Amino acid sequence: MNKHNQLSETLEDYLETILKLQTANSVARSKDIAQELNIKRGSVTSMLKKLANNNLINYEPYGYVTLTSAGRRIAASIEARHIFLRDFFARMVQVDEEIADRTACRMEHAIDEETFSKFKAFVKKVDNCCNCSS
Amino acid sequence: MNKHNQLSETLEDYLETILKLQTANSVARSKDIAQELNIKRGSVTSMLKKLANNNLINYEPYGYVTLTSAGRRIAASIEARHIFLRDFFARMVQVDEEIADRTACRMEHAIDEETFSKFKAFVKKVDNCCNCSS
DNA sequence: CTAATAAGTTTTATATGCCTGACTTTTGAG
DNA sequence: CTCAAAAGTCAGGCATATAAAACTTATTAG
Repeated sequence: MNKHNQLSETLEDYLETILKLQTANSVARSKDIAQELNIKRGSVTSMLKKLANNNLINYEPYGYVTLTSAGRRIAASIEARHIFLRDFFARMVQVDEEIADRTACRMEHAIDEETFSKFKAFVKKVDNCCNCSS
Repeated sequence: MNKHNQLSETLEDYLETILKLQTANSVARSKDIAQELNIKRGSVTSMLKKLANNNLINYEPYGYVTLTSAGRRIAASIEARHIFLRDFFARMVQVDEEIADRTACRMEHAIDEETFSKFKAFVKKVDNCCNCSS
C-alpha cells in the first residue's frame, strides 16, 4: 500500500462488498465477491492479499474472508457514506433510486470525514426547515 | 477510447485543465498542463495524443494545444459541475474553500447530466426557502 | 545571419494497479 | 476415494504514471 495508508477506490469497494456479504451470510467467499463487483474470479485473489497485508481482512487461501476490526471500521464508514449519499440523492434531489445508488457508489470515495459530517448536518437542517425538502 | 466514448476521469481532468489554461492564456502548453495537474511533463504527450485521436483537442507536436468544439463542450460541462459542487460545499455545507474545491474536483466525474440538473434545482429551492441555507 | 545555449517537447524504458482467460490445486460431499 | 465446486496461479493486456535521453524550437551574443 502507499505510505499514507490510503486505499484505492477499488480496495474500498472490496471492503464494502465484504462487509455486505458478511452481514448477509456471516462470511464472504471469493466467488461472491467477484460476482458482487462484476469482475472475474481471478482478480479477487491478489486484491484479497493486499487487503490482508494491510490487516484489513482475515484471509487464508481456500478459506472464508472476514473483516478485521480495522477493516470493519473502514468498511462501515464507507457504507455509511454510501447510504447517506444514496438517500440524499433519492429523497432530496429526487433522482431515481437506481441512479442515486450509482452516484452514491462513485461519490462515496470522494468525501472526507469532516465534509461528510457537515453534509449530514446540512441535510438535518434542511429536513427541519419549513418545506424545502418536500 | 472505449466504445461508449466514455472518458476516464484522468482524461476529463486534462480537458478541464486545457480549458482553464486556454481561458487564462488563450492557448495551453504541455508544460503548463503538467504543472497544473501535478504530473511530470513526460506523462502529458500520450494523453494529448489520446485526446487528439478522439477529436477533442487540436494538437501538433511542439505546438500549442487548443480544444475542438467537441472538447470544449465536454470541458465546459465538467467545469460547470466543478464550480457548482465547489459552491455547494463551500456555501451550503460550509466546508473550507480548499476542501470544497478538492471534493468538487473528485465528485465532478461522478455525476451525470440529469442528476446535475436536479441537484441545481434542489439548491435553488433551498436558496429560496425560509432560512435553511443560512 | 549564425551558432551556441536554453527552454520545451517527445521518446523510450520501466513501474503500478487492476483486469481477463486458461489452467492447476484444494476442499469437502457422497 | 472420487469428483465437482471453489479457489488459486500465471501470463498477458490496458491505462496511467515516472525518469532520463533525444530531439525541436526559441533566443541571444557576436
